[in-house]
Amino acid sequence: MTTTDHAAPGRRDRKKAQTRAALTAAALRLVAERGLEHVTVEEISEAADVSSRTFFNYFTCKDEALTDDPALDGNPVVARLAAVPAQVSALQAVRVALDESIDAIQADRELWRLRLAVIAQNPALLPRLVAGNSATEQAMIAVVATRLGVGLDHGHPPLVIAVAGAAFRTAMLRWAAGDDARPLHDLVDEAFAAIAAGLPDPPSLS
Amino acid sequence: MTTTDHAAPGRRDRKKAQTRAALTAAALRLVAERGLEHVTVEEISEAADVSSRTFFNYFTCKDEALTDDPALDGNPVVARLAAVPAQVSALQAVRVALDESIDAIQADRELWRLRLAVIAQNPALLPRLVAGNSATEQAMIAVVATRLGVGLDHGHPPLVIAVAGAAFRTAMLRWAAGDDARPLHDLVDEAFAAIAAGLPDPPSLS
DNA sequence: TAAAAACTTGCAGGCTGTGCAAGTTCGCTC
DNA sequence: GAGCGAACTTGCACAGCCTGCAAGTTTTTA
Repeated sequence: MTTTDHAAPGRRDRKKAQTRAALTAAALRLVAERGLEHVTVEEISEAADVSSRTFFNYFTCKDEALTDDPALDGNPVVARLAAVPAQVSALQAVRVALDESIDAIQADRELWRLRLAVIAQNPALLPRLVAGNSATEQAMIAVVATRLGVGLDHGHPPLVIAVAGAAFRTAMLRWAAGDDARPLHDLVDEAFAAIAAGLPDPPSLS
Repeated sequence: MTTTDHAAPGRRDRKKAQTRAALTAAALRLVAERGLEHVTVEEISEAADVSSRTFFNYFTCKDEALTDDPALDGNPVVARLAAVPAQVSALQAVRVALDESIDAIQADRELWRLRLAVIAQNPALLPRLVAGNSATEQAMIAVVATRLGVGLDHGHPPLVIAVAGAAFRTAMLRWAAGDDARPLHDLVDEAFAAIAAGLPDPPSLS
C-alpha cells in the first residue's frame, strides 16, 4: 500500500518524494543551463545521487522529469470537475476545477518559473503540461459529457477540454515570461474570460 | 535548387516525393496494424525499400513520418493568414487561412483517415498536428499581433493561435472518427463558430 | 525478530537518431 | 553527349534512451 490519503507518510514515502524532487530539480537546473539535448539522463541521475536505472523507476522518459509534478496529479482535478454544481457552464467548471492546481503552482513559484522557462525553450515539452497525456484528458471529457447530458460521441466536450487546456497553458507561459506581473490566477481568469466572450479582437493600442 | 514554385519538378524531385510518400504510407500501415511501439524504423524503411539511414534523411524522427504532410506546410498558411483582410477578426482569419489545408486533407481523405486513426491511438502524436512545432506557431502569433496592432508581449495572439489549433485538431479527430458524416470543412466551421459564441453549453438531448 | 514488500542497482540489449565518408544518380553546361 | 558538380543513398560507428531481469538492500508489518 503506498500511502493512503489521510495516513502520515512513512520514511519510505518521504524518501521517495525527496528523490523525485531531487531528480526534477537537477533535471531542470541542468537543462536550463545547457539545453535539453546537452544533458543526459546519466548526468541528471548523477546530480541527484542515484543510478540512472533508478531515474527510470521514477520517470518513464527524460521529458517527464521536467514536466510532471506530483502537485498536479490529474485525478483530483477530475474529481473536482465532477463536483462543480451542474448549473455552472462546462467551461467555467473546468476553470474552477483548476483552482487548486493554480494555487499549487503559485505556491511553488520559483520551481514553476524555471520549469516554464525550460518548456518555453523546448516547445516539444509544452503539450505534456496539464493532462496533455490522454488519460486525464479523456476522463475530463467523460465528466463534461455527463455534466452536459450528451453522449460520448458529442463534439462539444472534447472541444471544451482542448480549448481550456490551451488557455491554461497559454496563461502559464505568460505568467512565467513575466510580461505581466499579475498572479497566475488572474491570467488564467483573463484567458477563460476572453474565451467565454468569444475571443473578440482586443482594441489595438492607440 | 530544389524546385522553385512554377517549375516542373524533375525526375529527382519526383523520386523524392515518391520515396517520402512510400515511407509515410508504410509507417502508417504498419503502425495501424501493430501499434507504434511494435514497429521499428528499420521495418518501415524495409517496407519502403530504402535503408534506415535514408529514412532519417527524410524525417528527423519516427513520429514525423506519421504526422507530417507536405500538403500541410506551415509557410503557406502563415502567408494566407497575413493576406486576410484586416477587418476580419483574428479568430476568423485563422479559420480562413486554414481553408486550403482543409481542402487538401479532404482530398487525401483515405490517407488522413488512417493517419488520424493512428494519432487517436497514440495521443503523443496529436500535438504534432498543425504547427504543434513552434516555428509555424510563432510565425502565426507574430502575424496576428501585427494584424491586431498589439505588441509581441500581448497575451491575445498566443491565446487565439492555441485555441484555434485546439479547435482544428478536435475537428479533425471528430471527422476521422466518423461519428459525424459531414465534411471536415463543416466540422471545423462548427468548432470555430462554437468558440466565437463563447463555448456555451449545448442544449442537452431531451 | 523474521518474513514480506518495496526500492535500488548493475547488466545486457534493442531501438532511436547523428556524423562521416564513401558510392551513386541526376541536372546542367559546354 | 561528355563530364562536372550537386544532390541523394547507403553503411558504419557510436552516443544516448529505455526496458527486463536478477540480484542486493531498506522499510514495513506481523
